[in-house]
Amino acid sequence: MLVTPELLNTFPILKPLPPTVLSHLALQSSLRKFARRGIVLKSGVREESICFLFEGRLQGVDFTIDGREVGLYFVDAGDFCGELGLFDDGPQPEYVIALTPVVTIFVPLAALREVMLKFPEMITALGAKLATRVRQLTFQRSLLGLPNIAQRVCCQLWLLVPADAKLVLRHTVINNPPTHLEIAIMLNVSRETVTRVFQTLQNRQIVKRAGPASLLVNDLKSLKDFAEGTRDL
Amino acid sequence: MLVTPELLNTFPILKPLPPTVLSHLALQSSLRKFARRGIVLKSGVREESICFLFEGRLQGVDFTIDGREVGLYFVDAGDFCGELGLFDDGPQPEYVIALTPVVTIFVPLAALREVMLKFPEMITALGAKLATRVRQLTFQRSLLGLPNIAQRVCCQLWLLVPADAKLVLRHTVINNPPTHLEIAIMLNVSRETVTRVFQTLQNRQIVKRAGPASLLVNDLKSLKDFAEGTRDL
DNA sequence: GGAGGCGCGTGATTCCAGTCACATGAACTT
DNA sequence: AAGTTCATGTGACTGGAATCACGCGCCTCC
Repeated sequence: MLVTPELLNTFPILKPLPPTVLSHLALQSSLRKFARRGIVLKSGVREESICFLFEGRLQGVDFTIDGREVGLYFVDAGDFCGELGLFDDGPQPEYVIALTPVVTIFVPLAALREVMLKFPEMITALGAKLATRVRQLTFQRSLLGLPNIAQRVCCQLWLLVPADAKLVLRHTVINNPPTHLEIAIMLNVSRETVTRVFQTLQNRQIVKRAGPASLLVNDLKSLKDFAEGTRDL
Repeated sequence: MLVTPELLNTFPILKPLPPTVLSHLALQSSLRKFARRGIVLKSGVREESICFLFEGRLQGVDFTIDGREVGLYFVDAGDFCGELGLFDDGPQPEYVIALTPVVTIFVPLAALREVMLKFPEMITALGAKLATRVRQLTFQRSLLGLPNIAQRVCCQLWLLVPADAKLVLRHTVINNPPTHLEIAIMLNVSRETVTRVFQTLQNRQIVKRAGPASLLVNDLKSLKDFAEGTRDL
């Protein structure tokens, strides 16, 4: 499907590029849609494209030796994934799966590598992105150290809260929230455990379901306290 | 203390650099020794140097919100750490601690950034290093998904086995093995649990202590089987 | 050479999250 | 409209790791 330069221009990382370069990239890119549960990037193979997420939510997942699913990170609209191949020639280390129906743009690695050579600011930006990924993985790992499991779930929920709402601490809404199972694999807990924590949060009016595609957070302050361990669930 | 260009040249990542550049870097670098438990890099602050490890073993550690220690990765001699600051202007996300007495070389970030600008192959190499870090963190995360805890410990032990020994599968030795506690925080288990797994491995003659600074692995094949879940401890 | 700290070893106890089993309802497919 | 799948909700049970408590031996440092 057709990819316009304007579409590429909506992604922060590509914005600094001049229109001619964007057009050039757009010509080589393809727009791909995936249904929920669709496999966007495959683990173990050498992916030859970076995946920009235009709409929806993705999850990076890995599997243990004995086949259990492990959640690594979420990807929100405007972000991208699969950039590891730009930096070395190893295979994609994890699967990337669509949590919702998604609209993505696949840009060939080779094309982006060319652009990197001509625009050093792109190298900087992509390097920074990789650094962010390391920080994110590190933080997610530290969550698993929490002995209090309700706290773990609240931390993960807190991460899903939009940045602007975190400042104001008023009620907000999380769109396309991951399912309990998808949260569970991020935190190394069972699906039932996540359900029970949500049950408690709902009973206390801290969160509230608003249809399948959105979750109301009524009491952000309490959620934050639980996440930080200031108060116990 | 004095750092010679020859010393820097022993590190694979710096080897491609011409002697004049190495000399220039050496002048700005400093050799620092740390005792066991010494804090090599501090979390939360902007470190202004990369740390090359000449001798000993380091561990990257983070802390949970409630203060529990979490192990992230090990660093062996010849490798380096603290390179995140080359790619963005954020602070060091984790502590790096000396597991043994160590000899390190601190090279200022600014100096390395200059070198990066002049030698694109350094950018490539450092990017590849960051990519490797991501893969490593991902793999370590997948270990935590293993429901069988003995298997987790065996996997971690397997990671510590020198690469050459993994091919031959004969007995080998792990130098400066981490303590049980240091392994425990890598795997999200208690120190006692690690001790009990080691106890079993020793009873079955699979591993054997050889002084405080080395661990014999008699039966690499069995260790591998346990790590892969082919056989149960 | 005594003292303290630390790494390791080990049993007893506890308790909490995983697992299992099943129910319910919504969103699809056919 | 029936059937299927999936997300969620919930109770009962249990297993296994955390925790606690303590002992032992080996350092290092006064």
